[in-house]
Amino acid sequence: MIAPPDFDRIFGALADATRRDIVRRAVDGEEGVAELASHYPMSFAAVQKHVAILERAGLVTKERVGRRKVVRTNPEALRVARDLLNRYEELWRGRIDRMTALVAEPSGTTSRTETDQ
Amino acid sequence: MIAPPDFDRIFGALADATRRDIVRRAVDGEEGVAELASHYPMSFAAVQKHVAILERAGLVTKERVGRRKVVRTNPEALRVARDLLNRYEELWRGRIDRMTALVAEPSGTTSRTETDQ
DNA sequence: GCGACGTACAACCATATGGTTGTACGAGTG
DNA sequence: CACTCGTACAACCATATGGTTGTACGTCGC
Repeated sequence: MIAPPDFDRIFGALADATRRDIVRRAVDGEEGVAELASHYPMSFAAVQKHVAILERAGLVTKERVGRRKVVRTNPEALRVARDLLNRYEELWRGRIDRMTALVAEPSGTTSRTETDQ
Repeated sequence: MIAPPDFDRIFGALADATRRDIVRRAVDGEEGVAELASHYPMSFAAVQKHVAILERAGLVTKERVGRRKVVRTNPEALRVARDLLNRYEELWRGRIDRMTALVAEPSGTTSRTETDQ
């Protein structure tokens, strides 16, 4: 087991504008929690919680640098989430293909792709 | 205004395994709410709520067919969500590019891309 | 060593979420 | 028309979420 992606946590973490903005800022991997917090109209502790949620979802990591902890987004988690959406879109495209090609088939090929869980 | 995508709702809707499974099933756009509900170990009303959440997020639409309402996923909403994740990944790639190319720049070009809201 | 800075975490509150049951209504079927 | 099926929605409950304040700990500068 190499830790299966927890889509509940990943999408849940992304379902908040503040957290998405933290993800965007943390791409540069330069700011600590306090510096991040200075951008938002809420307490330091609130931002800290948001970072913790992103961290549990695997969307960001924290690295000690001096007395700060630098927050850095993890592109791998972004990729995993994006890939799931891609799979849904491919399903959709496959359905279209099947529909356009409904010219007398043997009607036994309903192949399914594993998409989640 | 052509209704800006509500990422909070979209990602929030995707942050639940049952709802993701409904999205997957509704790609085929053949089942009504009751038929969808039969797949899950919860009440019909619970599934109905999940569908309503997906509908508010724009991830599925309902169309009356006979006395049923067929649920159909909207690939456009999936694309919008995927594109946002892609933009984050591109930011990340840009950061890498900038880092590898840190060979004496004029240090005044911090171009930013609009990514959200 | 002391103070300030950055972080972490617990306690608390208001509201949202995910589930339940019950009631009501619109559309087909006998 | 009466009945059933599929849907919709309200009321309710337990728990999760997003925010607050307060306290505590580690690390650097003096």
